[in-house]
Amino acid sequence: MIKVLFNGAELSFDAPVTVYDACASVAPVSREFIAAKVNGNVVGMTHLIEADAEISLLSFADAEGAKVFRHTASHVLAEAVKTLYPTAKLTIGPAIDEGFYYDFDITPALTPDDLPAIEAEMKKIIKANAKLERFTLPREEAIAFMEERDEPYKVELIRDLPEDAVISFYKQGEFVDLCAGPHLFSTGAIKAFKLTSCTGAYWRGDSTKKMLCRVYGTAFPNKDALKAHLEQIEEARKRDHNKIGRELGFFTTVDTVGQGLPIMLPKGSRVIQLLQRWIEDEEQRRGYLLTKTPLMGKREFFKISGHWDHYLDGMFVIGDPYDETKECFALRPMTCPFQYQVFLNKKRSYRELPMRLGETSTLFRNEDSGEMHGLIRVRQFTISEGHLVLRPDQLAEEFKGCLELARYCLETLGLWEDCTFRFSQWDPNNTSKYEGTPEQWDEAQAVMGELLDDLLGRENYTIGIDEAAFYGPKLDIQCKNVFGKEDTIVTIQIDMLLAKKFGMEYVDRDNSMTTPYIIHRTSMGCYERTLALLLEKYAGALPLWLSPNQVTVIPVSTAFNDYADKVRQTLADAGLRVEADLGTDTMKYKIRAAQLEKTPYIVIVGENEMNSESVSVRARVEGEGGVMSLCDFKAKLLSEVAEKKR
RNA sequence: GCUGGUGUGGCGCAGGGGUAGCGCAAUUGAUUCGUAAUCAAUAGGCCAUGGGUUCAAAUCCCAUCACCAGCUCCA
Repeated sequence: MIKVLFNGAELSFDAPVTVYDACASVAPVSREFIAAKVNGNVVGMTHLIEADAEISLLSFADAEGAKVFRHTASHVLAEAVKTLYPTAKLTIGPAIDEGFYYDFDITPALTPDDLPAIEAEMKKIIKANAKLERFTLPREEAIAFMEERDEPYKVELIRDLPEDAVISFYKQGEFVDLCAGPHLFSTGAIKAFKLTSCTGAYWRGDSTKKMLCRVYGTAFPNKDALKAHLEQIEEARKRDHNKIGRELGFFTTVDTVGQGLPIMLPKGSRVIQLLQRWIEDEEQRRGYLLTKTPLMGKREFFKISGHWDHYLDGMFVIGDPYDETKECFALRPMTCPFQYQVFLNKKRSYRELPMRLGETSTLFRNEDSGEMHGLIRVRQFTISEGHLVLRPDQLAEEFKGCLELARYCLETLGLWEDCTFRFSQWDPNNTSKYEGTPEQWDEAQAVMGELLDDLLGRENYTIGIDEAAFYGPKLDIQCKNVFGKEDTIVTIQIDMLLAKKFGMEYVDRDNSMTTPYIIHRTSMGCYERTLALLLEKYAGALPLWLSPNQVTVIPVSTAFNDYADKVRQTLADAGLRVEADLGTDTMKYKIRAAQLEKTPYIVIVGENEMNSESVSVRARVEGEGGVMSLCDFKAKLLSEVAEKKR
């Protein structure tokens, strides 16, 4: 007797029963349900229930259901490619957040031009509506089966499965693929799909292994949903900082200057200046001491810090790094060893701690040529850097302070809601990348883990193995960009190794020399990256307090240029960033131009305004405009700027 | 670094072995206007750079550089 719990009903069966039949015994199963959860495991509708179970059904609206749906779509893609290119070798093809992909070993590599033909073949397969049938084979038979089909990658995958693993295959028509499943009942359910791109991807994500050809696609149960999704991607593309940042004149790049070296135009420079002044003042308020340290140092200096052993590939070296008889320098990729010299300047007492050092620090990192992206990944960047030198008993309180500062900064910018946390740890199986002993790492990670559990709660952060800095574990605050890709915006790190390397000590209460803890942290991250994320968040229409130009004054005709200029001067004298368009173009044209620039406030002045010392305000945000006295308008702007209103 | 794609006036594009084109922007006139585009004229390009093939290359081939998507790596 098998007991099945479904939708609150308790069913019982004499013999094993499929999920579908079990559910259908209660009521007809709606076609929207495409998979099920049995005792917490996602399975297909034809899964055989052989023991007591609790069932819930999954539709495309469930993330797990969508994964099943798109995974089947990836099998359809694989069948289509095998049909059109019989010599292509299958590898893997999972569902991902917004779609699916499949990696093929195929020569020559597929290009975007090949996708329409593959899509056409996929349509045939979907129309044929073949059932997906699961079967299993013992290990050796499974290997022989895939060897016979000349699928070496599949053979490799099977060999790497644990001894006790069930090796399952899915068959649709003539196409068979090694796959854990689950899948849709048949291919016909895939009513709408699109292949979106094809690119290279390393076998098993390992850059020493062969580069395969990855085809990305997405699939939906109906055409409208697909259309909506593609339109949403189009919209996101319009917010891409790399597009609007250039169009709106925030930054540019120049071939002859070099990769990853953006030129900040006046608007971008202004925003970064505003951010920098804000952060420096805020840090001063929070007890930070300002430092200014060299942008480069000698080879021997970086040998002490460990950068020479662990980070040389990432550094710009001036001189021959291997000729020990000649002087050799490197541009700094990190601020730590330089800022430590401030502490080392004289003998320190425990009374001086915590010592909070802050610096607007420009760094240079020799990223591989393919890594650069707009303002997100560059080779020279400036961060709100800081190091806190601490007694052990101060660690928790100061770590909390760093997190609070980061939160204040990101909340003010409006980015906090897009952030997630990652506890970045070392990889105990890859110790050569890191300084220090397993004991030191265990201690640092234990201390940090406790802090994070306490401050964030274990459920609110993920763990990233092999994501640590070479000298210690990190809390990385990850911010999603407009395409949903994550990048680190703020990092808070605990370092117990570099302090020792540089011989940092303080005289403790009991007169003993003690090595301090150090927190590395940024308060707002890198200015270039933050600007990029802000441009995307606000689609170029930055909040008033960060707008490079806050007001554009437009006279209805040149007869009112004098008054327009007076308005401009009044606002400028109050510290506002304001332009007056006194040219001879028509008013409508000027308004249009100011709107394209995403100016927060457009002020129109004519005879009425001149006579009453007022302004007609057209605001970017609806409902904020109208006619008001010049004095009131000025006060309104100043208060909005002070509030850092979004 | 790897795979693929793309480089034509400031921007967006068309063209394509034999006088380099369009729209927007710019400049100069005219226009003086009340909340999303006034009219006209003018100017602006070694078709990314360097090699080749050819009687002839922006166009075909090779290399380099830059940009884009993704992989790998990272803030």
